[in-house]
Amino acid sequence: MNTRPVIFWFRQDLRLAFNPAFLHAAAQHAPLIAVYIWSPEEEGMWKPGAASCWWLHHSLKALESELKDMGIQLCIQRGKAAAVLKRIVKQTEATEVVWNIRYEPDAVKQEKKVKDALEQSGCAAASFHGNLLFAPGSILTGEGNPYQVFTPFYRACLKEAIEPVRGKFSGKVFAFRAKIGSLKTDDLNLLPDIGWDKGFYEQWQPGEKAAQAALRQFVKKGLSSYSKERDEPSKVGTSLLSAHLHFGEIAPFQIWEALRTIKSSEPFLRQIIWREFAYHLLVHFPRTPTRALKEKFNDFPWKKNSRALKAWQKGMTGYPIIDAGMRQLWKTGWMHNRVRMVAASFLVKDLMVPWQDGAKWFWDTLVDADLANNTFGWQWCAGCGADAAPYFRIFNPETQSKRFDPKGDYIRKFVPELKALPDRWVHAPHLAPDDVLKKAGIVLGKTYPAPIIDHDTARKDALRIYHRWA
DNA sequence: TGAAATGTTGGGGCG
DNA sequence: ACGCCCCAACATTTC
Repeated sequence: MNTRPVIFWFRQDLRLAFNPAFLHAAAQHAPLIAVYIWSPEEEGMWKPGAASCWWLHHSLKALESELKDMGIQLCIQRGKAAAVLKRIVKQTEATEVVWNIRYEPDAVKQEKKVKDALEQSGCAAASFHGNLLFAPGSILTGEGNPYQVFTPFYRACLKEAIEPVRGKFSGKVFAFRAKIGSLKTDDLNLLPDIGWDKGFYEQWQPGEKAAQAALRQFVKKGLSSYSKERDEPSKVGTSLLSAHLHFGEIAPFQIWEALRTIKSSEPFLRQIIWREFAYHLLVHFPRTPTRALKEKFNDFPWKKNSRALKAWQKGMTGYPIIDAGMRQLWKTGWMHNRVRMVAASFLVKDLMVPWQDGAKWFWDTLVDADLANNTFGWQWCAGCGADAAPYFRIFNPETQSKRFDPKGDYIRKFVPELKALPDRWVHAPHLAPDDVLKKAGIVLGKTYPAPIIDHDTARKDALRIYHRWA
């Protein structure tokens, strides 16, 4: 066995199974050093938001304990990755640093600096595409361009072979024995000072083991009814894997392998390819987190409107389905996808607030905040991105609410002040007769807001403004 | 992964 | 019996 160590650098791949870089590192028959580097200053304007930090804290704890079972201590560091790794390489005489690639523009820059620093130190570097099924750049049109429409991208993916990854490393992993020093997870101060995260604990369990359990649960209970129930926010119809995927607690490859032979899994696997699509687009168009992919939209007359933005953020728009979504987000760090679309459409099209403002709020409040998916989703809703909904596609919050939450269960759960309203009026309290409101104990404008904007008028205004601009 | 406006069709009430 | 009107249901177009 080699005596000089290999360093495995954990990034957004906080798992041991189906982890190609980790397998590579473990297979070197050299002592292993496992490092996590907290380096928010290298994330540019996309430092992990408060909800992401909460998740990260618990995910690191889980990872720490899993590694401990293998006899390995997770070495937690803070500072710029290149400098930290260079220091550890020097201190331990490591021969190689290994990691899984990240695709966010700032992470790409960070990685470049790390590679340069390692080269200077005479240390080898190896990186892997552990968090995607297909390497960005490998799925291109006949002309060699990135796809900008999902369906052809999807078809191209299905034709492509997927690089297999083994599950767990089967041999023995040797820990590096000399002391190198480490921070404690708590030292990173990732948890909030005030207790807004109470609801998170009831809902989520970060970490690889919990991710595995979530996948099993979904295969057992959710998959067969997925296409029917995924749009009903009052049900657990979706996989709830988004945050696990974001932090790399589970690999898309494992999901693919677990599901691809199961009949009826196509609609869900298709969603996994949407994720691939979003990542590939981010790599090909790295300016899109702040700028519209369709350049023309960068001079669309959005309205900066902090009053409206604030009402939306607080879940006080007067449209129950939107308010329920926004409050679910605040309370649990997550929002059902159907409701994300309705809420986003309302912000961008009814209120005409720039999509970037919505994207930033989601970034701060979602436990699954993911630059590729978030950017893609918001540009899709705003109509300025790839395969985007045309601008004139404007969701009607009341119609969506009646269609997907017909009995108002979701609304009543997150907007309890509407609990006593009968089903008929729970989607639009402002239309309810006075005696119905009175009986339900609702005073519009006091116990629940009147709509901050009239949807019909807002829709017409938006279309007029759009046509004048286009 | 939209919704509203407009057009078409066909059954039934009615003079 | 027949034509007319109404309107619901569905289809198509438009935004």
